[in-house]
Amino acid sequence: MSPRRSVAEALGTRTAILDRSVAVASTEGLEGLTIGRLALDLGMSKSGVLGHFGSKETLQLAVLDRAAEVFRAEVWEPAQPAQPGLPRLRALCEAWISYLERGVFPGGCFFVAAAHEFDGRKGPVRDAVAALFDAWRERLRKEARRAVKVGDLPAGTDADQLAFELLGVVMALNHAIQLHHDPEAAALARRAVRARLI
Amino acid sequence: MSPRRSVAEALGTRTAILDRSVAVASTEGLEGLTIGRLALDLGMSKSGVLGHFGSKETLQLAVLDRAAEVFRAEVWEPAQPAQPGLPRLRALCEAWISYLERGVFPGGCFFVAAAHEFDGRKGPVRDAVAALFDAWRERLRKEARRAVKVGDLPAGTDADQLAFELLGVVMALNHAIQLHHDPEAAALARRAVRARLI
DNA sequence: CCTACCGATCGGTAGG
DNA sequence: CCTACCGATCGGTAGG
Repeated sequence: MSPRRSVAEALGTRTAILDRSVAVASTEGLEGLTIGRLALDLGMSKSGVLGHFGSKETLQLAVLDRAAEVFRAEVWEPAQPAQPGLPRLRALCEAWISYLERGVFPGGCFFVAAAHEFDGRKGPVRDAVAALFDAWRERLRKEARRAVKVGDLPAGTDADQLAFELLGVVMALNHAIQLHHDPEAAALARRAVRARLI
Repeated sequence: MSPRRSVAEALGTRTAILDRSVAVASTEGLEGLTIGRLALDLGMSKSGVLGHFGSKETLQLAVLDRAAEVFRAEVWEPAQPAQPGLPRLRALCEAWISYLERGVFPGGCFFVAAAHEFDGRKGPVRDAVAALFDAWRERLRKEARRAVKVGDLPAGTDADQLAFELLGVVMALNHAIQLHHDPEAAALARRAVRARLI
């Protein structure tokens, strides 16, 4: 009945597992993340790791959640102080570009990688990835609509179209950084964003 | 010394292995492609499959090569008849969008997936993927420069910038189709391309 | 949280 | 092209 470790210790272990998992999954992918390797890295047994999550799939969902928190803190929150509409849209894009430029996740954008890994499958992990992208795209659209409403963007600007194109810019940037280690790509991305946001 | 199968038969088997490999790797990834599954699918033994390539890595390189041939036939060749410059650039983008729309590879763009799978690694597969993207981007740039030269695009248009943005558009399209099964995304992509190409 | 296992599957080899 | 293996590793479980 009584736990071998205190609640605080167990929480600390859980956090340590998740932090390591995010780092590994960022470079190896959510499927490339293995319990055995995690256990070795953390100096634990496999069952010790698995005990915190129950199954690999539950671990993957927890990792996705943790990574989404990081993204929120790195991209959404820095843009919150900016005025709603165009200023915030600009701040969002700049934070997004900076997040990729600084390599917040060592393997590049966690979610783009996860999307490619799971888009051909079914199940809760795929659904969670899709829900994240849906939420982010909707957020971009909302901010774009607001920018049109307050007159920062020309009336008749298509918010769907704008969100689609901005997503394309950050995807191209992620690709250029990760595959080509291209240091000039961030400048191209900034110019592309500027051209779209007045 | 004498082969168990004729040269023609061996070539046919090799082709069958590669065709199946391209289909599997398109959905499961180049790393998710396994010799055992391939052998099962083809009614062969594992060593029978491996005998044609020697190692999994060599198979992966051959699969990449085969997929690049398909891409060439689906995207570059249809655009060749178009006039150099803007018309050909437009034809290229349309062929690229159509290739994604028709789902030529069942798992979406083979190369974007491979790029994400291998961008954190070293070795010949990563290098081959990077070389493919380099070549395609250079080809887009070249066509863009030509379009500027013949006056189809405004003087001072940055070919690097244009190639970067067009790549972003097709990446966003690939993502929308594969993860969201979004049937409207192709229209967004076409509008984005049109806005960039006069 | 551990040890000690399970069956399945991985890439690859020996030998024919 | 086959059978028959190899050592390693996979996710997961039993039992404590």
